[in-house]
Amino acid sequence: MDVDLRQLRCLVAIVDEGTFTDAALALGVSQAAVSRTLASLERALGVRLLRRTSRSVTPTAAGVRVVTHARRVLAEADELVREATAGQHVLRIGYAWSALGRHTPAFQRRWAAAHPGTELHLVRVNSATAGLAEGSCDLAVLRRPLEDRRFDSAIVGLERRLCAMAADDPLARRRSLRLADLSGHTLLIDRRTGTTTPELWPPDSRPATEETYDVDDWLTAISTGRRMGMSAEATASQYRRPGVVYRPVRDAEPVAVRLAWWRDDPHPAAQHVIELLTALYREA
Amino acid sequence: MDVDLRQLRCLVAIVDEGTFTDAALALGVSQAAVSRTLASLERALGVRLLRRTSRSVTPTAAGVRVVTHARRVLAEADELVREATAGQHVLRIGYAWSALGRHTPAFQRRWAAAHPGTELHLVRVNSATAGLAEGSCDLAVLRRPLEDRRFDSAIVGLERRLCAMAADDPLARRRSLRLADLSGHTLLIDRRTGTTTPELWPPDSRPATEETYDVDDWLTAISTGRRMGMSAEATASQYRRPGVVYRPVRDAEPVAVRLAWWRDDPHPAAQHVIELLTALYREA
DNA sequence: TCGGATCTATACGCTGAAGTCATGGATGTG
DNA sequence: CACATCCATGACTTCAGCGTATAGATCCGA
Repeated sequence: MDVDLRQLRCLVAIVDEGTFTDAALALGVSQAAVSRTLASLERALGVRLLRRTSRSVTPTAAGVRVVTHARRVLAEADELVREATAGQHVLRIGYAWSALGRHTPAFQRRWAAAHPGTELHLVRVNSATAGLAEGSCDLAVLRRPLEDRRFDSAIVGLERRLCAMAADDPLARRRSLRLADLSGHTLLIDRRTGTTTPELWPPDSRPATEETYDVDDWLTAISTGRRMGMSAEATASQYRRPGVVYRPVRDAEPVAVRLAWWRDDPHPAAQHVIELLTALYREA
Repeated sequence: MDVDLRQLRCLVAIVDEGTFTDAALALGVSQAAVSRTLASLERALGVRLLRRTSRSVTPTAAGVRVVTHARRVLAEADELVREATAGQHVLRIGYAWSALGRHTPAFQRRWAAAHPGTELHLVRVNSATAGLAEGSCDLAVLRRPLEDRRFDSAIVGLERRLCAMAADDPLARRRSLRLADLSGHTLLIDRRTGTTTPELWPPDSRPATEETYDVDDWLTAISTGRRMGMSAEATASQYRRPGVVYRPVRDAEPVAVRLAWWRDDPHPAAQHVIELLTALYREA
């Protein structure tokens, strides 16, 4: 004997309409059905909810409380339905550290022009799949290959690697650096989501590394001059901060920017996004 | 094709258990039933919620949102049931201006001793029936007869009428007053819930009256000396305020304190409350 | 005061939703 | 490659829930 939304809808309709008969009309069922449904709700709860006279119906004290609560439950349920069906027209693209860098505004503009019916959400999720595995996005922008066979990905562009350092660091005076320039320093990296690993350096000249899990941490440590950072171009344009400068590392291989999706059921818009992004990265 | 709690419970169970089979076990139904129920939910919402492989089940982006929301709906529904069944053990007694005055503590003490399983709530509701008609209480303490035939009431005690005035009013120096002493003043009264009406005075010596709807208003106007008030004893003990003094009015007929309830379905505890209150009022 | 109007509760028969059982297809695994 | 595991589906069954009809209660106006 379990409570059910049908019963709650019935109760609310009776209280709103004032009589079982009118509630039946509003619900599009017979008066007998309303009577039975409410009786079953009262039986399930073990409480009399309505005081019936042949003239009108008024809720008991318990009824008032239940009706109030029932309205909340029904509103929540309706919103669930609305959200689920409306969510059809939202495309969520996840990213871990940085999204599309300087291409972000152009991408959003072009998407809106091409798909006026589908809202675009860029969501930041700090996980290896940028929320793809967690279900918080439909597509993900990643900057390293995905070994997980459940996902597939396509390279949409290449980005230079930049070194992030304090503005008053001696290296900041140079226009660009080489990998070797960082050998003696300590690099702050994010193993889960980041693009930088010690393997970029030849085995004998690897810089020391330290682990971080958060962009803000990373920036703070760099701006105080305690640590160096290395990242893709997009990070530089998305996380500008006073006291932190970015310099290209000439001899570091570029970062491949990937769009990823679930191998089975790829999002219908995936192909469009790939094309759009590839075009953008090719342009500039 | 409407969403219903059964479907939501099914969805949540699948996500929690990880497979349809385990969810079926947890729900106590067959695996086939789970499969069908979830299919019907997906059909109702028009969205694929779960990604099925032969190994495991993971929610889609839409699925994650719906599951999150579904948990909220289910929690609300569970609380509704809990609240409705637990509410059995609460007795709500409403009052408009003042409850039981100096008898309140003794009443609560004795009630708790006699009915340890039933909590007693005294709730203030500013309406003619002190919340009885609105369903916010099971019983009501009233201080005037109820003409509404839907309710019944019993007199549980009598209280003196007191006049409320500013502490520095000349009348405050007297131990007690007479009705005639108020003739020249303006009385602040609450027609909806109050006990005082001009009819207490002979037609030729009625004081001027002015309407109020709130005890705080009333007290403030009185404490500044702008108005006089008249009320039952309980008000004096419940609303003491610096600058306001209460003096008995010797020749005013006492106020009957009533306990009221719905004529049909009187609260099971009504008789006990009447007896308890009658005893208390007789004692002192 | 009595008949009609109005409202809720209940009996009865029927339909379809939801469950079980059995089985097929897909997919990893030893 | 046989096997284990998991989801989907067809066939069948059951009972919850609906509509119709009607009884019972109460109010209202003549």
